[in-house]
Amino acid sequence: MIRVRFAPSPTGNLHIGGGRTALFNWLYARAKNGKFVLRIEDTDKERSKKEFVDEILGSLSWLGFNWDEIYYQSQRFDIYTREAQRLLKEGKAYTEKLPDKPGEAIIFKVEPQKIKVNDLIRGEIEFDSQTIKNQVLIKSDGTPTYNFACVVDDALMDITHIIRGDDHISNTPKQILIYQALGYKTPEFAHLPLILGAEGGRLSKRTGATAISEFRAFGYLAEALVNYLLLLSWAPGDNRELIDIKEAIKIFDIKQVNKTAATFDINKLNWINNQYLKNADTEMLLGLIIPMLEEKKYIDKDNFDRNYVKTLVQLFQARLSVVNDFVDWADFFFLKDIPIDPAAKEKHLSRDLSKEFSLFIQRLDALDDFKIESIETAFRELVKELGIEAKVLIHPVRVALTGKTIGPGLFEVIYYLGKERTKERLSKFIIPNLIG
RNA sequence: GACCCCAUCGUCUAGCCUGGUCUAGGACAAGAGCUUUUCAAGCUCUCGACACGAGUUCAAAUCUCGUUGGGGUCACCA
Repeated sequence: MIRVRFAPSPTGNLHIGGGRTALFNWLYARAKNGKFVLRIEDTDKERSKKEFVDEILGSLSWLGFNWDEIYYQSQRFDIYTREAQRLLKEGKAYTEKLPDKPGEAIIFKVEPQKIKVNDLIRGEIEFDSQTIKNQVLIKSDGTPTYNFACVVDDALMDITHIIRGDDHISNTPKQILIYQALGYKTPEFAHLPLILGAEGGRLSKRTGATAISEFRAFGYLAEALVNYLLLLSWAPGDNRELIDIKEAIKIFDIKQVNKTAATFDINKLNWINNQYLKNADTEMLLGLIIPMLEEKKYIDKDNFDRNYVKTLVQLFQARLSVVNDFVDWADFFFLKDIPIDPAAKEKHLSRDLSKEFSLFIQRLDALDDFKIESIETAFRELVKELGIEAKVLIHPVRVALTGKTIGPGLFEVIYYLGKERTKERLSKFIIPNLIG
């Protein structure tokens, strides 16, 4: 039985790198019909916070990585102490009392030897233990060190495969030594390449969002983020880019994971998110968007036309990079006074369009039925009579109605805005004494 | 500094294990165009890479060694 684990430390949010490590562990467990164990490494009492545990659990759940078992290291201190005492009795460790420390620490003796790791992703890696110092197992305050608690837990929890970030490679020989001293079987190791920020170094706040929960708040879909993370250091080999998690479970192989560090690219994530968004269930999107509209005071949650909003979402759905784009792009459907982009105004509304707008309003009033097609027909007849190209009038009308140069088709915009609001917005650009 | 890891378009990658089918394929981004209405949707096209140097071989992106470059780790943090 394959057993893998994800072992976050609740000293911060679950970030992109952690999410990817969790993904590969979870994927491997599901692909092999094994178990995915979650272990909260909260041995550092100072830095570990309950709120981070909640945040991490929440993010993992949102991503869809359900765990089969969960453990907290803070509840297992007696186990680490017991195991350390055993090494002490067997002469594999010794105690040391430092003058500035409260009690005695238990320290592991590193004997000279070569340590070979057969990494599932990287192949054989050899270390010389002479480059490794004796390792503290239990600190003088009685708490275990990371490398010790990690080995004891992985051994006792029967973890068969340790899939973790590259940054743990140099911990591996230290841990193997402890496995051997404890008399436990060493598991298989697979070290995932790191995810780098745009500037080459580690992914950091400076280069953009890092927490999974931030991506959620920005309007990325979990499925899209998972798909993107999957593609960062793994590829199916047949040029496919959009792979849902069910498919990934079928074809994923840990041995096919790349060795190269990957740079996080928000453009590609946006593209993938758009691909998922355009195929997403509109009702689901509506569920995400309604709270955003309420927060912006664009709608009153107790009194709004749900079907109307749903239609608007459909109108924009194929264009959204993130769900939140809707709130910005469709604002003109909800606001009384719409903000007009100054550059757009300068470009399309700087000349006097009183005559054109007035005539268009007259055409709209003359319509028997206010429909997308009839609006378009009326508009095209008008520009033909005026002897101008359609786009000469389309752009100004769009800016007057939406405040933007971009958006859905103009005639749909007019239809869903409604005749009254269309007339009202166009009228603002009509200079009265010229109507005459 | 020591130890370890890595090295194909700007970015993510396919190809590498099992050398020839690679004048290196796909995607994102960028640029150009089309869509008798915009683009942030769609379609078409363009730009663009085997880090360098040796070696092995009839043949190397693919195997070997070195160089350079990048990254990681060296805590009584995890």
